[in-house]
Amino acid sequence: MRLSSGELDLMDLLWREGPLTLAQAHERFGADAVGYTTMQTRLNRLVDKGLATKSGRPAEYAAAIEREQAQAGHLDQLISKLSGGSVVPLVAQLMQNRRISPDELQELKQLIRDAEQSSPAPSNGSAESDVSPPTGTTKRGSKTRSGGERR
Amino acid sequence: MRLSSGELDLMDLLWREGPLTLAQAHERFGADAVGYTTMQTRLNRLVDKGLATKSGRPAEYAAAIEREQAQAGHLDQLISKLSGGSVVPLVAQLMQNRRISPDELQELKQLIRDAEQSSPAPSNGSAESDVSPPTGTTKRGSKTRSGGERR
DNA sequence: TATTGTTTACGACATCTGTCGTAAAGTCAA
DNA sequence: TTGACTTTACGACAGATGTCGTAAACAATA
Repeated sequence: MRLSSGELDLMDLLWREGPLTLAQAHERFGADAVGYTTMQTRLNRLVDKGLATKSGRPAEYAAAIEREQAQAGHLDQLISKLSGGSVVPLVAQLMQNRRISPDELQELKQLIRDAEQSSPAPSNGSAESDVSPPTGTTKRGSKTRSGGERR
Repeated sequence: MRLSSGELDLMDLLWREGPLTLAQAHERFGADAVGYTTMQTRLNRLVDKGLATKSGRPAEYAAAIEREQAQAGHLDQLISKLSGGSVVPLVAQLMQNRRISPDELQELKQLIRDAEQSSPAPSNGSAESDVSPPTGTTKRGSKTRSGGERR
């Protein structure tokens, strides 16, 4: 499942603000940003694709899929097409040009700790108190073979 | 910069295997998956959009942007539209339905450690020394490692 | 030089998405 | 019932993408 940039805009709206009527959606999205009927068409197309539902008299539109589902779909693609199949380069890129607050850093650590529970740490016998010492190389990916020319 | 799913397929090919001629690209992409001229059109459109370059007699196509650039663009969107602006939910989702190897976990830890360097950890343990919220010279700058290698 | 295989240039379509304009249906107060 | 306002249904168009078919240009060689 891969949503277009525009579809994502609307889904984000539906995920944030609950179910909305066309008028409300138009209003909250920014009435000056897009025409009323444009919003109508886009919302209806979302319904046609099963991404949203529509019901009631002054019809209310609501997201039909969870945000997580959309995330998963995009992430799968990102990882396979943009990260050579591994999550590390993606997370690296994610943290690189962005400021992560100390709180978020803590949450991130917790996420790793949780993951370590299911998948025991490497044979490296050191203590698993928090974040353990450097592991050395973090390079990966990039096969860079010299393309062959001939023919 | 937002590439379509299909464009991503081709760019991934160009990123992985070096520069390729149309014939090579068609072959490696899977000659049975798409027609020869289809590949030609798609590749040329990539060039028109500045995503790839084309040169030489039996023209060779090469990626014109780094994988990281594409990652950044998609990630920005993912975060704003699918994660409410924060990286944590995204990383959580990323790790949730996926098996992360111990090695990767180690690399992830390193990433966090690196981030803590620029942004000191909260009052919690492992305090370094400078904990200055006041005159916060929170500008980032020395962010050397992590990520891929330039070419 | 004529033949054959390769590389390119173009043009055509179909589908998806974004944008609207019109106008039919419905709803509600006067 | 009627007029005004709201909610819906449709149809159109444009640009981006994916998919090809034709055929002109080139190149290697018999």
